[in-house]
Amino acid sequence: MLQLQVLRENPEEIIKHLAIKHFDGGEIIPNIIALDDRRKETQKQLDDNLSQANILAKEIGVLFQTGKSAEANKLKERTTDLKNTSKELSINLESTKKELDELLVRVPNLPHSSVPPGNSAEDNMIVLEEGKIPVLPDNALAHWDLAGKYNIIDFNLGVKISGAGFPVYKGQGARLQRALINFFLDKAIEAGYAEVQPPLMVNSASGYGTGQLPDKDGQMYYMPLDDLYMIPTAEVPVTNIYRDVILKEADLPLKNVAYSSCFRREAGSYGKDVRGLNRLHQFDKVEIVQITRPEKSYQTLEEMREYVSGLLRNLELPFRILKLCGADLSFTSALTYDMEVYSSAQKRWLEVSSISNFETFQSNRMKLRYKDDSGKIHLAHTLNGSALALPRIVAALLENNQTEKGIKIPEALVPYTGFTAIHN
RNA sequence: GGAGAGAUGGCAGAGCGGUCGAUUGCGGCGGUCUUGAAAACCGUUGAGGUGCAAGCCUCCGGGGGUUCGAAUCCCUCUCUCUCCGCCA
Repeated sequence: MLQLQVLRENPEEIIKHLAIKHFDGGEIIPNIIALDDRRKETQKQLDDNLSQANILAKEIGVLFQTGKSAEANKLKERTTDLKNTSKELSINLESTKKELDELLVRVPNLPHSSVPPGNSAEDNMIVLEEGKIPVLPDNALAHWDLAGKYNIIDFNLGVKISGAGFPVYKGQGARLQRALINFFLDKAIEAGYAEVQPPLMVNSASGYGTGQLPDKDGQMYYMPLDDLYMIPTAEVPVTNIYRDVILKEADLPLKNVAYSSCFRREAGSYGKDVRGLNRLHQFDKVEIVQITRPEKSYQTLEEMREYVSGLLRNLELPFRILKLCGADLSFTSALTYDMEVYSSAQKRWLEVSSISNFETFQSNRMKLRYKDDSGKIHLAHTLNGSALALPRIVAALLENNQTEKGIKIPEALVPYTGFTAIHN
């Protein structure tokens, strides 16, 4: 949620800026400002009213205590009007605030000045391409076929138990999952991230805090009986640890890493995008989250990008980094790098990580603040990124590393898998 | 799931319906003292809205009510704790 104060300062500039995200703020922004004016006005009237009532109440108190109940009772009559007006004004104020809030949450985050314009994912800017793309023989198999050949991932069994998008990992496939999770966690801890294990279900306040609600309501699994949402990413519970928290400046940057299963309804997906491991309802991910001082956040974003690049180098996967253009940038993000690995049998790039700076968009909603050395309170910046999401990494590993004798495990992973190849 | 107790500032813990945004202790910060530190002593120390400012207003788990006036009384919800039941 954008800060009202920022919005008021230069609405024209904001509207122009939001256009990069293809968001038309021409109407909503002036409406928000008008509503805020109304809010201030009503608040002022209410405050004055309450102030008068408070003064009267005190006078009445003194009169009663000094035994002048006749005068007190006379004064009482004067409070009736004030009470009625206050009641009216506070109802008015509440509805104005609600209206204001409803508009405010519909405005996306401002894109960073370096965000390239664009009309679709085609316009994302490739900032780096690294690693050798393997040339596979013509009979190379896609990962869903390899999964069957080596009996390591059973998609049909998942369908039987749950439905499409819930694969069952078996044998060396399950071991590989465990290896990747531990490898990613160990690396993150090495890089100074503190590990947390968060709940996999969250309440709606947390959903609002990180911006999944109300924007992506239909994308989360929801359990009405208990009013809980299955997390689509560990970003939600981990960032919400710091909801309504005032940190000390010395605590920053705050770095957390969490492994979690992630659950996504993926309503509206179809076709080759969802084949095999490409898009699942349940998958595993290691997520890194940082909370920083505003002036440090872009430096941190670059560090996180470099960190994730290091993981991909360790896994010996060819990858590229995209800077998302305005059209592809998410609602909450100011700047996002997507990391993609090349899956050589599918012959396509697969997104395995998305690293974003949300600036104060999340922290403003969450009231995540820090106190500086002089005692002043500021909103912190929040950032997060996958480091990494498993399924597409597995897809690329299987496809890129397939040989006659089985699937070769990258060296860095061998201590974790306990085997050097997947074979029958 | 059943019965009971409770929810107050970073923590602990007071608070007859009227000067309580809240006693006190600890912690934090500043100072005196000290070569430095500790101890002791003094001072200071919640958040938000609005305003140039002084100030005014709101917040004692959430919501509602009684009252001229609520941290204090009533209703309700949520959560925590204790006991019982069930149980990885």
